[in-house]
Amino acid sequence: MQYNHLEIEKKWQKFWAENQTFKASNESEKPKYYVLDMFPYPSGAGLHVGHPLGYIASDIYARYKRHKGFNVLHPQGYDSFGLPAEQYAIQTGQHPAKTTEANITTYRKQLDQIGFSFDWSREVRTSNPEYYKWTQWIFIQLFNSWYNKDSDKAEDISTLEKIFKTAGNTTVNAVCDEDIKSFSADEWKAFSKTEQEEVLLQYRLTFLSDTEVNWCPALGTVLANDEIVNGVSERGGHPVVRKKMTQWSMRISAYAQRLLDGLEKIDWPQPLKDSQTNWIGRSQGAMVTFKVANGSEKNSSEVKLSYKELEDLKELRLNLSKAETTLWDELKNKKGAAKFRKKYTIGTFRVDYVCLAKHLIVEFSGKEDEVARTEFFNNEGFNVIRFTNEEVLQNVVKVVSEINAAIQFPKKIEKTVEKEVVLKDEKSYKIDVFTTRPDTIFGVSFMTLAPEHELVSKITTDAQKAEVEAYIKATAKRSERDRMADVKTISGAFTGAYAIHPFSGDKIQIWIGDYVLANYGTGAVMAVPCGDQRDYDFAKHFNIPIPNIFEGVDISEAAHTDKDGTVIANSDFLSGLKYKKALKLAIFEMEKRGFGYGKINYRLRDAVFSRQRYWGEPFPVYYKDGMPQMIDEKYLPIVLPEVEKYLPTEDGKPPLGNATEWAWDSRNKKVVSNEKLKNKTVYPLELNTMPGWAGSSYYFNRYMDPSNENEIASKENLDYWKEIDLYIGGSEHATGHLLYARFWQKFLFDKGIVPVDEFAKKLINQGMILGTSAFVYREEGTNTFISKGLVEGKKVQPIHADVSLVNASDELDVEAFKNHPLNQDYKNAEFILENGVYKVGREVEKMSKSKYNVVNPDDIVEQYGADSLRLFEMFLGPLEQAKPWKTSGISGVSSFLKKLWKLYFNGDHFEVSDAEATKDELKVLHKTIKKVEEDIENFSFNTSVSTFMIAVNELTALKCNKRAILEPLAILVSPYAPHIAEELWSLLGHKESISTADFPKFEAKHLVESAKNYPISFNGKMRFTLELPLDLSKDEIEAAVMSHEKTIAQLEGRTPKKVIIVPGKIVNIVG
RNA sequence: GCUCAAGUGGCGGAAUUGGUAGACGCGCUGGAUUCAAAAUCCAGUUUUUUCGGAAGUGCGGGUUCGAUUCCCGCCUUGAGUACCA
Repeated sequence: MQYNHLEIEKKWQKFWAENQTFKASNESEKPKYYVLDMFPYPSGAGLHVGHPLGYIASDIYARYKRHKGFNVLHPQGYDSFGLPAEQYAIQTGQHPAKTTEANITTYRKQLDQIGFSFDWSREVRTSNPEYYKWTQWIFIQLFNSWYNKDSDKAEDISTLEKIFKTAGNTTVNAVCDEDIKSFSADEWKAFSKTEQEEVLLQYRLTFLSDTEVNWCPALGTVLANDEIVNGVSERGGHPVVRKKMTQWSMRISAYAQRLLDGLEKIDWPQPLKDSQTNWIGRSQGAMVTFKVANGSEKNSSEVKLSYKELEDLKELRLNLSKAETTLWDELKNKKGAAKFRKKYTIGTFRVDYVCLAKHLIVEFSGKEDEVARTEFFNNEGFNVIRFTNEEVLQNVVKVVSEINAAIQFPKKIEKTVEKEVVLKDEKSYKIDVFTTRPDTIFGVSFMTLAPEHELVSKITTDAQKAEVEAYIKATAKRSERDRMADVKTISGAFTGAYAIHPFSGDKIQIWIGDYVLANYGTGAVMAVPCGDQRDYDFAKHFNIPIPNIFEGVDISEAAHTDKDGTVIANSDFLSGLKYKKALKLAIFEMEKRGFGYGKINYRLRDAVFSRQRYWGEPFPVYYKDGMPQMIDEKYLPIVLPEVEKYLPTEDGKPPLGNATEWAWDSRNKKVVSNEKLKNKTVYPLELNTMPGWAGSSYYFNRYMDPSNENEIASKENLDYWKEIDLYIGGSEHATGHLLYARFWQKFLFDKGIVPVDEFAKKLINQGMILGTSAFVYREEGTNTFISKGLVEGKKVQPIHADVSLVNASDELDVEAFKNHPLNQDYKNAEFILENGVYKVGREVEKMSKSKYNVVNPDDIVEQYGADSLRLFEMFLGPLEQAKPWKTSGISGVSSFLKKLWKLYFNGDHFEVSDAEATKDELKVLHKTIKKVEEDIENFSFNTSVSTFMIAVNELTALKCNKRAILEPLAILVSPYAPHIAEELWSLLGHKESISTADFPKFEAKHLVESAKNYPISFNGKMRFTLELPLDLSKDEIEAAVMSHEKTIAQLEGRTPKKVIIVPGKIVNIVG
């Protein structure tokens, strides 16, 4: 019987579908394993051979795990909302749901042909209302949550309202908008409902705000930063402009630190982790406030501590008493801004602990001058609480909770006269800057503000007004693109105003320059020209002094940007200190003197969540008095309405503005016609839709219980499947999908909805499969094509030829080329051959239609079979690497399958022997089991295909047809080539599918050898081999080797200096 | 610029607790089978050579009895990111 892949593959695909062979059970005695591919978007173009690579790898792993006794969850579905379907709808008027459905059908057919073991009963589609009901539900949960930095997690908004009611917002330690106004509990209660909602919106994890967005007029939508490439839209390459719009945003910044920390406990590729780390962009430094000079400065009368005194303090901090240590251990573990310092100096007093941010001093009682201390501290604006040693040692938790209470509900301190003076001073302008190098603060010789900075217009002097305004006008004109392309030109303008250096009191110039970005940090920098190259260039260009604050460093040519080993000089109390010490001491002093504090900054920006698109999830939101209201989750899903046209409305509203049934009847709880908006209880619904990443940020949880109508997934199922054990997909999702999904998972974890805060334990990025393009060479200005070997010295123009017209030996089918519909111009062309054939040139390029190098898997499956395709995709090279596809290579794996098949046949009929296997046969089998098992565990699929080939070659040479060998061999091969394995398995007499057959057990005893073919090296170079028994001692080996004639010949009479013998491995003779 | 990854035959690639470099496959060469072709099978295929050997894993050093593997410096290619204070 001939191996007929077409028949066999169809038969087993049907069998699997009819018997639901790969349906996963939510209850099982077996350990669970969850393998998932990244959510595919069903595009209309169909698959090319690059697409299934990751699916094949994950399928092999899933099948392997089933053989290993795991209950495997391996689902598949579609991320079916998205731009291409909508663009197509705009062009053709076809409903995107319809084209999406058609695309999915094609996609599914292609997948089924390759023999994947997906559990299709769990399929989800993001565009199904039953699915996006839960997307909307999560949105509501985010809206109803705020981030409490003290507990370091998301909490229900009601806990925040409670605090507002009792204490106002001054003690709240939350992640929120920047320009928050403070209010007391009484003020809160006096707010109108709308005012209260406005305030809460500034704290919610998803919120409405006027954001400067990347507006793409051509697409009629807003793009996220990662959807823009080189200043134009990633999709379509349209220009993008900045524009202010009211948008929904997600407060992902609240999770910046946890997203960073979480990377340490997941097994993801380092480059992927690096790019997330990069994207989050944590930088540690200090916020420093510079006052703008107003002419009436006087020197500060701060008490400065000498370096010696500071060292003494440090000593004290290291030698704490037992009670002191106990309390400190509790205090320092407190998270968030309520950061305590120990043994700190306030005025002339030394206090035990102080929280500068909350103006709270904690002391042990029993100090002699308690009354005087309290009075002084209160005058300085500090509250004081005291505990005895015993209180701390007996119940430190109680003490800490009292401290917490004191932080949250501070006693009002009577303001002293001195404070009034300070308040008066505050009327002058201040510039906040963030710096990662507070140690270089004495090197500041000017400040630079972004041209857009709000203070610019206020501080610019009349004399400089014209110049500054001209500069601002010029920068505004420059497009983002220009500014990006041109980083070399130095430009700026002097405002005429001066700032006061907070330490030295010196006046320093304030400039504006477009190298400072308005939307990063505070939009202002303290320029340290000697330590920062951009500041240096700016100073040089405008002749601003460049003070040197580094010991023994030459800065005449360039700034000194190294930190390590640098010693600070000319810097008052920082002089003589190394980078790290200076940095700490600088922050310490700033905090003490009250014009700065240590701070961690993140580059990660809140994510815009609105899209002006039709084909996406509608928001469960309506507007009452201009304030957004969530629709109760009972009434979800809010189904996407029908529209006439998928374009924005004529007055510039998003496409949902075209819907006629798009208003919320708050009394009857349903979507009604817009005509009813006149009614008092009917409100307009949100017109934006959600972005592409909404539906894909939690789908992996939904697969655990995909048809549950009451919950995202039942608690039992979530607890059973927990997280993805193996996630495979492309690296292009590094900072999009994979960051947002981690954010949502952490949020759902905080709310107790999911049991783990990282959704994928291990992740692999599969490499891209590239195309091998073929080129023909046309002599310039003629219609003559010259074969590759003859082009040298001639002026030729390379032209892409369709790869299907070229054979494995790079020979072009000239007639087919001439008759190809795309080559009408070359119908009568002349071809100059070499040795009777036309040879093409080859080059590796991205697989793309325009390069005529796309290979369709359907054709491969038709000609060679799915098993060959699966084997060959794996055989190409390591999964993670990019590698070129060359169809000719597939004949190797194809003939392997034929050889495998032949082992089970004697001529035309199936025949296996029940005789006992020989030693050699067992050795081949167990060698193979060992290697294949290791390879799969290490995701080294390419090498296991080689191993199969070696095994089949060896068993063929041994003429092996023993059941004892061939039965386990079928199981070994089955994850890779499941169709042929199932067929052989059933021929071997089995009635059940091979998919859950136990993986063969490796037994080391079959690999034990009695002799070793030793490599004999001279000075490390192998010269010949010598077969010796393995039980020889070192001395016996040496004797045998040294007396060998080839050794004597090699040595040419010299006496070896040394003989290295590693028994069972190698012999090396030195000399 | 910065960060990361990778450089091994004509091609895809294999080999790392440091121990026989080039497994396996493609392609190529020769042979068998065939009227012929396809398919199949057998042998060879890093370079060089005076046929004894010798050299060789991007380049230059180092550690070691021994380095594709470890360390230092450089070159090239690819990916990500970019006026981030």
